[in-house]
Amino acid sequence: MRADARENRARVLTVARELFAERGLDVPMAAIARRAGVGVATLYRRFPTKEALVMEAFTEQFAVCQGVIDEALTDPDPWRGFRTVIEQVCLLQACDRGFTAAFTASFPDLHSEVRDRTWAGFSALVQRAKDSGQLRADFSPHDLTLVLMANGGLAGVPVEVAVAASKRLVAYLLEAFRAGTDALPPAVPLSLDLVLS
Amino acid sequence: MRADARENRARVLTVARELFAERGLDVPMAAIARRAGVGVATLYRRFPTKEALVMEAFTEQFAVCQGVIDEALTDPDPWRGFRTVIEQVCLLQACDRGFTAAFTASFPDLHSEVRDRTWAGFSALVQRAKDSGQLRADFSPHDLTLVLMANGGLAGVPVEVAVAASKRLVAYLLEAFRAGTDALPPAVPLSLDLVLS
DNA sequence: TGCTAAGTGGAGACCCCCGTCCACTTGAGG
DNA sequence: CCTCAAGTGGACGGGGGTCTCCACTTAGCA
Repeated sequence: MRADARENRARVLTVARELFAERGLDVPMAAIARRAGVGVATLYRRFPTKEALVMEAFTEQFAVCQGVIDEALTDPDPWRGFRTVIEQVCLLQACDRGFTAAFTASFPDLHSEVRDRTWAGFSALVQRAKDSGQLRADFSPHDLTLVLMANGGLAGVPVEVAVAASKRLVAYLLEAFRAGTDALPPAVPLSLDLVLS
Repeated sequence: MRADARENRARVLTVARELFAERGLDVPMAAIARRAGVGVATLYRRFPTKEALVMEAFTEQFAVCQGVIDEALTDPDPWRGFRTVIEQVCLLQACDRGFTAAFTASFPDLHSEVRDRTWAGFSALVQRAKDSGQLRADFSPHDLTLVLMANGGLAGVPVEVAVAASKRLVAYLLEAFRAGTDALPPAVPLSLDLVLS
């Protein structure tokens, strides 16, 4: 690949990440191209479809999520590990307007290996926190999806506001997650595949 | 207005409500017209713009919300009144995919009188519940908006799933709202005007 | 029954988006 | 410096959305 081409590709990716974060996934490809100082064709040469660009732009974020879970599993305090995952992922989501959409849109395509590993990691985290008596027994791993969707509802306000709102929401929820009091309505297996059906 | 015209208008409105609830606000006007058995022109004669149709289709829902608050104010048990408002409004929202979008989109246009009355009603409800010692002291009326936005994030899955998920979310949140334990991050004045800025 | 204004439906103007095509430009090795 | 494959940008096709225009139909009254 020629040097200038490589540089253009990188710039497109940077710009795409910025715009997706600022305005969500529905920014036109033309806008990305313009801001990156290239033509649309260049963009489509490197990324055969918009979906491909989105996927590429967000793999980094997905890796971060995975890392957050992995690290939390090494935390000696189970509750702190659990709490940190929720807090970090929700913060990531609040900072990036495209995050939720990218996540749900690419979910079926995420290599099942990755998906399973994430899920297994979080489930382990939940089990540890329950065993330590700090997480209520009727918490379900599916509730992570519930939190993600709820937190995703805050997108659409300016980022600083979204972050502040998200922090308060997460604080409320974590308080409710702590071991525990009354019975809840049953857990809902909110597989994200539902979102596109 | 001619009799058949009046009937057509009513049918359009019914169909619009159905489709907005099922598929959200971005159903094409043509789809509404087709399902109502009329042409697009008929539709645009009665409702000069799509926004007007949306507004008209949802005024009923807004009135219901208002009614829920008014009724809750007459409840002798302040906490039950408070809880009922949150539960009812969230249920309404979960059942109707277009509700959130319509609400946020039309918020600036809602006659300020109505807006103020709703706000005053809910604030009174909050105060009563605090005074009775059942609602945590650091709950802010702005948290209603927070709940609405979070609950709105559940739209996009099939209605039955959304309802079940919403019930669980609301149960979690209400548990967190009960008087009271740790300090929270500060309340965020989530005026809905922010959504379109 | 006949008249007429109100009502109607579908074609199409206009706009925005994704993705393609092609004539032109440019980096970099010999 | 010259060559040419790799790279580029803008015009364009196709699809789908909102809203308008206009020739035709019909309700309702005398």
